[in-house]
Amino acid sequence: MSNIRDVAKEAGVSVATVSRALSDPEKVSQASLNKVHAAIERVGYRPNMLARSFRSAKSYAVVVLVPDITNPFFSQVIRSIEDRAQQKGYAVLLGDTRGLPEREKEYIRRVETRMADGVIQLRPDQPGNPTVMPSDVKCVNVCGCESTTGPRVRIDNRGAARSVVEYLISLGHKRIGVISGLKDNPHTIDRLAGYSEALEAAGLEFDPALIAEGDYTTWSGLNSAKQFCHMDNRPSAVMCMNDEMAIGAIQTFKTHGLKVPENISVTGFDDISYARYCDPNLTTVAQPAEEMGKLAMDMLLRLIEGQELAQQENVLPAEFVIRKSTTVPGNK
Amino acid sequence: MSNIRDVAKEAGVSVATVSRALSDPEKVSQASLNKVHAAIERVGYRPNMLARSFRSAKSYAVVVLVPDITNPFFSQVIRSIEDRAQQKGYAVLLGDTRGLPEREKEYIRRVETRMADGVIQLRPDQPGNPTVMPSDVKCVNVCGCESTTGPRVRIDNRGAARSVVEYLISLGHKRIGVISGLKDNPHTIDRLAGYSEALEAAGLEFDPALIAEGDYTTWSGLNSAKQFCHMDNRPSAVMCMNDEMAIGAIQTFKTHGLKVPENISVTGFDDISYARYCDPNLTTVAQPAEEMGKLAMDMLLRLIEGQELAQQENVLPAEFVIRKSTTVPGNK
DNA sequence: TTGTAAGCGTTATCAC
DNA sequence: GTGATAACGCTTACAA
Repeated sequence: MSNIRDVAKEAGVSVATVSRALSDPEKVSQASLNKVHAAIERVGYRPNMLARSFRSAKSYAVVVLVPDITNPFFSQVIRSIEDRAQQKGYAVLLGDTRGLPEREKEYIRRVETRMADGVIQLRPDQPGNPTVMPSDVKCVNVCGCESTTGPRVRIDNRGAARSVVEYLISLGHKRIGVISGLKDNPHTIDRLAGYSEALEAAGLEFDPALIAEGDYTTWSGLNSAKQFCHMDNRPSAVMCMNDEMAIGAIQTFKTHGLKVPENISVTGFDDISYARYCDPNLTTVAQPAEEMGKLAMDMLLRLIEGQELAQQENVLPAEFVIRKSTTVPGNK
Repeated sequence: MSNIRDVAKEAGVSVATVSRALSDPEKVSQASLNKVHAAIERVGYRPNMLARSFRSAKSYAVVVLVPDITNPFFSQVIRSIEDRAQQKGYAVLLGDTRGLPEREKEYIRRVETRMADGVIQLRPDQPGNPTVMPSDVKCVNVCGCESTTGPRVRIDNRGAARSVVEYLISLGHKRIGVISGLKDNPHTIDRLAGYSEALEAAGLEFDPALIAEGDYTTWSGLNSAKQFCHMDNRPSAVMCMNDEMAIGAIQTFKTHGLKVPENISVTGFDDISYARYCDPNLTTVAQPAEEMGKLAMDMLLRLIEGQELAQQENVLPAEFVIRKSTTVPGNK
């Protein structure tokens, strides 16, 4: 493999000139520039980025920490991060942690060992399982919650959940069930707060029996929904805290002979791509995944370049999308 | 930041010993080992991987090229690749090409410029849009086809499609439609070949009117299915070349008042997670995504380490999963 | 505008 | 087993 010295020799200039021609062409005469480029072509030179990164102590890579890349919402955000990173000349190191703190640590270590310049984390901080982020590691959180600290971009989960419930109430629903994530998950906490607020504003009572706990998987939605089917005083609508659980819940309701939405309305959260193709098409909250990923990457870049952040927190608007899985309360 | 010299000084040994203690502990006495580790602890040393990679001319990273990370099948394969890479001490650089040759090139360039040691490519080679892979770039293809060259792991697409059609024929179906991918896509070619083979073996005639072209998106499945709804002699079953198109097709059939599977059977391909939750649960071909990713990574590792491959091609078994979207032909 | 040369932090090659 | 030291390919003062 040819190196910068070979190019210099071939072009009849010094290595410094070649280096400058590549990274700071302004500082080089047109004549030298031409010679250098011709020489690069002739010897088939490819700059060694490892050497460049090493020398300049910047890896031009960022780690994306995600609990599960197969989650369709996460993968949308990641695609957007990757797109922005590519535009800016950065590489994305994929860090699928599977929710394991030790794997998270291994990836954070990659920035401590200079393989990456920073971290974008795609999850809310769990109380029992907090991320240990060394203070010198640049990090921005995306998809977090009200309790998330540090630079972050998120939506107003509480407000979005409140909108959902307000809409259901406006349709005439009085008993509104919830399929939540795990109780101590910050998303669950924020969205449940929004649910309670809407209820209270409408003068409706909060009934703990109406809260079924899931864990954001389709399977858990499918299971949790069962407890509503056999209830004496069944809710006429169920707000699910993500689309996967909503899809599972709908399946359960159907197998129990309940029609969605005629017998029971169902809403989701996230607006994953299947939301518009499932039966019935899902009423849900669309998170601006594209925008969130892009903004998070831009924030991290600013951090890496040592600039100040205009604001630590960016709360982006979520859109409530009404489709076919909700209607006025009907026959039980 | 402390470096290897600081550790050496602190431990009272040479830098060479520190280096050896870290990368080849066998060659160092227990006494030195202890001194070194204690010193590392005291000075808070983190080895500079950029320097290590630079010096040893190995980046310990691989690029994963994928047309679209949000495709649930691809993301499953990638998760498995990442898992294996992590186990082996390699990082995964995400290369979402969005099907753009120029982005593909940029990522391949990363291995030419030493930022990565090799490439795993997740797509079949397109005739009009072939990947230009320099001969010195180690690469293994996963999810390819019969026409794919170079080291590769794939399933027998033709055989799998034949199994699907044979099953439909065994149920009594005589007119079997297809929603295919783009005509020149190698997956389409292989799967269509399997379809034809099964028809021929059963003495059924191939009718071009029964082939609707899509492009592997849900939306295209939704659209292509329409042409079957209005047909005089409607097929009693439709084989879709992936799950997304099957889901789209089912939606179209339903809105046209056709019951699936009572009026029309539908099959998919891939077994994405949603296949078991859509209505009706989808009969489909399960690709061993996990195994494919792992094997591809292992092959690439062997290539990077300069070892011979036991075989250039690994064809893994696919499993035909019968669910609720297929039944015997019924009323039109 | 250009060239010379000193590193960057590590590993590898020698001696000892 | 260990230590001195020369690379690795590049960037960047500093000098010309």
